Amino acid sequence: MSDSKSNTGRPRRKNMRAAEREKLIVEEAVRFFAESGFEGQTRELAKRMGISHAVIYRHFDSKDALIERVYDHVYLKRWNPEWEQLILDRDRPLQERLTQFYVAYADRVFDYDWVRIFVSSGLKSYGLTERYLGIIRTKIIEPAALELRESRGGPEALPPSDTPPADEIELFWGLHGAVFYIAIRKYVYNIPLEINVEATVRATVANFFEGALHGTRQANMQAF
Amino acid sequence: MSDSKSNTGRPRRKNMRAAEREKLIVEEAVRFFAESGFEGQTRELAKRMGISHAVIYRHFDSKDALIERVYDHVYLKRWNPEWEQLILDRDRPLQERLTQFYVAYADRVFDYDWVRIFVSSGLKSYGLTERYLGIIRTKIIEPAALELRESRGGPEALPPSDTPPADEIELFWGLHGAVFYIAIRKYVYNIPLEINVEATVRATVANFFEGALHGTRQANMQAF
DNA sequence: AACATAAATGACCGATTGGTCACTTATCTA
DNA sequence: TAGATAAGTGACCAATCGGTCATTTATGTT
Repeated sequence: MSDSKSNTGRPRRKNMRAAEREKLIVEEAVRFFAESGFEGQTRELAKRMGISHAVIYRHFDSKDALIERVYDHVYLKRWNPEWEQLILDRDRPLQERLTQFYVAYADRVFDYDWVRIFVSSGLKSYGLTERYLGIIRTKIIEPAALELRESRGGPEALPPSDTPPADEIELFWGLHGAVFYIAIRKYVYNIPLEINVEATVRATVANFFEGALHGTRQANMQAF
Repeated sequence: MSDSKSNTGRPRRKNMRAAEREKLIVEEAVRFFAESGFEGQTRELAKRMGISHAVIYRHFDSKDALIERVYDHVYLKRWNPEWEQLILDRDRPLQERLTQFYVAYADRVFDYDWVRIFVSSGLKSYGLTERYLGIIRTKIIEPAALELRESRGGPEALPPSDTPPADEIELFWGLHGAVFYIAIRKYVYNIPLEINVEATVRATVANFFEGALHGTRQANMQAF
């Protein structure tokens, strides 16, 4: 019933509605370009779907148009706007907020397709990664830097400004890099990670706030 | 005299010795593949050098063979074996050793060609990045984790073993990621970094040891 | 059942690709 | 200076690539 082949055993062609076919193509293209890079041929993509590659050009004007759709599907749909509020929630310590954000972020974004397509498009410099990292900067990094400044308080607190100094911003880019590098090792460099990603993210954030000199095992335990 | 063109103004062809031509090809190929990715055409590479692309195939069996040589030239020659001793030098605090290492490492490795070719080859998974990161792990990360254990000492020090527990290893991968992510932002994502790389590396290592809660500005100042 | 319409096909096009080869040209040597 | 040898060239090849199109086939409608 849910089998796409008829009972003759020979795979019978089945015409799909345009919307459904497009969706299938985009989804397969995501995985395909993640594996092969954007040089991957439309013919091979089509073969994986059991269709002629001309079908792709019926539904998409060009290969670039398909890649554009792949971007949409991979990037934009994974950003959770609630994260922007989370960082600013002063009812909870900043460390707790960042821990929750990075755990959720890793859960959403750390997968084969997303990471590889993101890095690939960075190398091709379509300008898309810049735009995406702009979101990270303005919605997470800069607010977090301001929040740290606020939470520290004390005599050294400077008058609040809209953009924190570059070195404090860099501090949080360092945290971001420490976390994201987990995904890079796994999906770009193909290093087999036997670790628990969530636990590692928690430990990374904890260490960011407390420092290695204070001991890691305790930090791991009391994280969050 | 050092001009490669004759005085007629027309660029006169000049036959080079095989060794010299090979060297020129590899050096140009490094920059070329860093820009275009490994899909870049040999014809365009040749055009940049003002020669026919058949020359490349006189000196290299195939494009893959050339890429292999590019790997050698980019990776292996930049690793400084003295770094392996540096990490183990117990006459100085671990933080100081790691600061010196990462400053030197960034100085050697953070450039356009190296970073882009490293990431590109990671995506293609020729197995080369795995090998290189194996060096990082066994020569830097694991020794550093053991050294931290040693330097902490105290009642919680466990009996020394050859391989530290996974979570302590991950801690130092986090530091490595925080540092290397600077290069990724700059050369893969094309983010214009107006910051001073060395100062940022120092601050990153300092924060790794001391933690953000203890204040960053002081950490910056007293780093090293 | 018959028609209209949309979906899918396979052959085809022109440009590009890695790679080869017969030939030309520069350089070294006697 | 003449011949030998190595370096470089441009035309060529076969496979691959993105993209098109006339034709065939499936599906919804009457």
